[in-house]
Amino acid sequence: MTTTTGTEASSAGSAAQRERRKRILDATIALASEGGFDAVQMRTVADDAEVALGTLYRYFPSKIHLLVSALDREFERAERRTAELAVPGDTPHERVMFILGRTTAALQKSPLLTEAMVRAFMFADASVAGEIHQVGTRLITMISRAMTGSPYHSQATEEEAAIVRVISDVWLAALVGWVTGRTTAEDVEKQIDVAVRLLLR
Amino acid sequence: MTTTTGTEASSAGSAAQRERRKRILDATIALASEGGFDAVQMRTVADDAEVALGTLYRYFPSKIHLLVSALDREFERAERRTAELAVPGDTPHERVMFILGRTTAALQKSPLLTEAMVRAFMFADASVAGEIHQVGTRLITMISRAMTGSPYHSQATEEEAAIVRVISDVWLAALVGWVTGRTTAEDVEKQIDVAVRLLLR
DNA sequence: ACAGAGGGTAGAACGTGTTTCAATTCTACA
DNA sequence: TGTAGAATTGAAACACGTTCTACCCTCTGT
Repeated sequence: MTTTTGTEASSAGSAAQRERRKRILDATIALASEGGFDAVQMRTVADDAEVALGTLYRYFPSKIHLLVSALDREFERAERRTAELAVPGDTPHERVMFILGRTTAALQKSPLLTEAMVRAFMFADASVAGEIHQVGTRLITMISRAMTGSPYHSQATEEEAAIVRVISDVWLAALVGWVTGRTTAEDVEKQIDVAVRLLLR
Repeated sequence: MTTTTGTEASSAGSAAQRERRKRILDATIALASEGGFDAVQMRTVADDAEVALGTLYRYFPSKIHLLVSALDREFERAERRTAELAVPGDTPHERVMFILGRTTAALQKSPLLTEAMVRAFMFADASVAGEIHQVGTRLITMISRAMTGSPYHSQATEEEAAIVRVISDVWLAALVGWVTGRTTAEDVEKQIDVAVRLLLR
């Protein structure tokens, strides 16, 4: 098993390899943005990224790995953009809603991309555990930061951690509902707001 | 579009058709129980149910429809078995945990069947909205009954309904984690317990 | 210089979900 | 009873994720 994996995936390997990896993820995101999950076809991704199909599979062992990795990269970028900023809002409720609201709005601007990534995330099986955990951790970190209001990793209590997990569950469920057309965009916001209000009181 | 669909799916059509539908779902559940999502292959289901592949697709337009319909039938049966019984427990928390705990335990007895159904449920796209909604409604009803403690549909308040939805989100998320090997069986129980405690206080 | 190894490429091949179609059987109704 | 239309069948074909094969570069250690 020589495949790059996990945390240091994007920094491992030669410059050419990092470049290939980037091209693959770029192509993935472009295709997903235009046509959603179904439009991300492995042959097309390989062509667009100018790598052979076999190479694509060497970097990402399945379509699901590929899309979840793309999701992780997007999250990582969003994280980096806002890591050192303090979250505005006077109460935990306000701050959490600010963060989730902004993230949700961003996702709703590219519905097809979101559909592709969310469906991959939900369909992932045990073999994608590493990537899934990575994304889950980022999500938890993001919400925790918003709750405490500090950009630094202040140690959360057991109870706070539990609350954060519940919020992330609700957020994902709402997102799935929206992606599959069962729920409107405003409903997502409202569902989260209700959950956060119930939990942070 | 003559396909049987939605609520009255199992009662519509001739006796022979109901019989075919039943055979198909039986075969689906048998295969899923033995080998999970991947073992439910459309050709095999058709063979086992003794219908042609085309007929299978007339009844269920995709593998996902098929599995979600199977999930719905299982839920419906569970519902019927317990519809008129009062839920034991002195507090909403106890009652909700009783119901979810028992259901979770039942699902954990057939891990592969559960894996197949849960993954189909989470992967479903907009075309499965009807079946998904059906299952979601059953789930909500079940939890509501447990919360109020009455077998009858006492009108829930806005707030109660919101709580129920959050609980069902958490339950599904925990189930997904378990199905994909990210979480142990006890964790599922614990996660739900924490969420219910946070919400019902 | 050279052999070997590892990654890359092109393309065929395989498995399974889905579609299609001609032929047959069933069902409802005049 | 006869017949039109719907449902079912069997089998082939298609699409796309995934795997496999044969070959080519480019390094690296001797």
